Amino acid sequence: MTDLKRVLGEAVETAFAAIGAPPELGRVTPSDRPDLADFQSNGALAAAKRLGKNPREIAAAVADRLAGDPRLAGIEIAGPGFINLKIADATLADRANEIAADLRLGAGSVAVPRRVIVDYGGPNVAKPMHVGHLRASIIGESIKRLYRFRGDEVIGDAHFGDWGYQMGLLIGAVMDEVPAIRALVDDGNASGAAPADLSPLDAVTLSDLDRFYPEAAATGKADTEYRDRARKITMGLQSKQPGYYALWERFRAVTQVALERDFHALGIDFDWWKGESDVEHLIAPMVAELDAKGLLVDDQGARIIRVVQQGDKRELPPLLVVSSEGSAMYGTTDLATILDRQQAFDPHLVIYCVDQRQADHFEIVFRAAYQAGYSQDGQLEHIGFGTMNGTDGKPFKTREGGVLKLNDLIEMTRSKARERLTEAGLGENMAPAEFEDIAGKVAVAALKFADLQNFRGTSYVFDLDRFTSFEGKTGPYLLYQAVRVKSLLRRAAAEGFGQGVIIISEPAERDLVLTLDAFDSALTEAYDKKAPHALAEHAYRLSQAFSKFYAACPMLSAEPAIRSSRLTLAATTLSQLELTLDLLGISVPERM
RNA sequence: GCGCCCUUAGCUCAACCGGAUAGAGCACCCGCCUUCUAAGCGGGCGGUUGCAGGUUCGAGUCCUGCAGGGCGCGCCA
Repeated sequence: MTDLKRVLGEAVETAFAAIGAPPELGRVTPSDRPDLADFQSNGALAAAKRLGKNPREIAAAVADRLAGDPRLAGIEIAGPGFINLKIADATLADRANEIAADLRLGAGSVAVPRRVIVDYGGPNVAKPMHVGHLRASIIGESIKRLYRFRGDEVIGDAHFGDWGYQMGLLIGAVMDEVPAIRALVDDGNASGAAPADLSPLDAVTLSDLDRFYPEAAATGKADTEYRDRARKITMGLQSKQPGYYALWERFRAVTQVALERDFHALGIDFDWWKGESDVEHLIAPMVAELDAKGLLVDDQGARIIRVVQQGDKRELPPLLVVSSEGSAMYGTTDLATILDRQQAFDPHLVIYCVDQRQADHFEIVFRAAYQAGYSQDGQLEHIGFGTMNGTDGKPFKTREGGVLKLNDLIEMTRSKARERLTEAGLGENMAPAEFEDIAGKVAVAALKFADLQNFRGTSYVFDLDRFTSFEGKTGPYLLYQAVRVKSLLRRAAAEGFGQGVIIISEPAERDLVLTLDAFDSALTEAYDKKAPHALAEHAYRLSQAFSKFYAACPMLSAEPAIRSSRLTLAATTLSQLELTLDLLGISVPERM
């Protein structure tokens, strides 16, 4: 099961080798000039440079070798030495039938499956998720699905932030606010046993915590004494003092509900719901081991690992392993997490799908992990992404200037989706439950496709009106195309029309099959670059190619052989489109 | 100050180890619904790829410098 690009590539590479040119230069790509050819190879130009020959002569020699290949309907040399290849209709039809019969719709698999962990989402305990978590969740989920589909053994891990200084800050703030909780925590810590009556903790809600945190963080910045207390509490929590621990467990519980709601709404799920606290037990032995290996250095009251390397353009800060208060820092838990994952899963690759701004942090942690022998060079990879900005070009904020909660963003988008559906006169004859289901799918498609159509590294502008539009390059457009095919196939089935062998006659059919054939290239590119936008682009191109086909090639009214061929093409397109969208984390309703 | 990223059509973004005429969507203009969902299709308009050099037969892509923007730079995560 090989796509045409590779099949032709092998043929051209063989021809290159036969004339004494480096075979790898025979690489074939889709044509930049679809009016002239289906595929092209530019290798003659590069080979000319290396061999000191005329590129057109090399191209001509290669063309001679290729002549007579029944898969090719045309071999032409153009410009300075481009080799233009036109595929034979019969070969194209064979490939189409192959894809149609393939459960993987023409997709290949990795040669050697790897064990891969995708670390994404990154919710924090005691804080609602906000727009900043949207990209991590969307991109990470897509990469997880893509890697799994290509054959790797993949684990998605949410990696909670639940064990650092912010917990100390919050515990302190809640104790200040609620005397009954202060008493409970103090008693627990003093007695050394878990508090018997936990009912005062019921008063703690996520919105309280959300309100306290910014205040506490601000106070901590300005007030040294307040900060020191929070650090001591953090230390106390990390040594599991029963009072602090009981309150912290309540934080986790109230957060869980909101997290599950938001992730569920976005169609995101994890194999592991591990947090920083899950590696807490590894930290003390890990620190001892790092010490024994001679990696730890005392510095300004803290214990650090230096990670500078020869050839660095600047001095990276060290990894702070133990703070001057004796507590673990986030780099410490990240390192312990690497160790934990090593022991639990022995991954070949760990992909950290986290904001680009943390690039330095991960570089430092990775270097420390390599030094400590917890991982091997190249097995840890940070996949950074840009921010989601407002129409003013600055990171997205609410009208009041605050951070928008993820749940509110999802609700806004759903509400817009309902509006659009109603405007279009949809949902009038629909049960409310189905209407809601469709609105939810349209909203998720709008959000995810808007995000994933851009390369992850760049920031993008959030524009709800544009994203939810049913026209143009949007998620809802893609759903519309898929639903249109479903409707068509239902109608065909009702008429008793079957599917049959694909035959190609119209240009729109050619283009559609060439697009179907390009699926594996898109997958490979997205996989290699960890860049789902290649898949988003394929989904869009496929939809467009189908739409042209749909407009140019009537199906139900065609003569039987053509009709059954076109119905197969339509069904295959739908399957590949739904699969591609699924890899982006987008699901398609039955109708809309 | 040091380092990383970005700058492509009016707007939002693509461009496959350097290759032909830099592509899409939106917006704007013109066509196409008695026939499968027109949320669609076809056509048109629109570019000195931030600026200046360099390497190359060939540069949006590689190198150098400059301008503008974003981000990061040990006891938050």
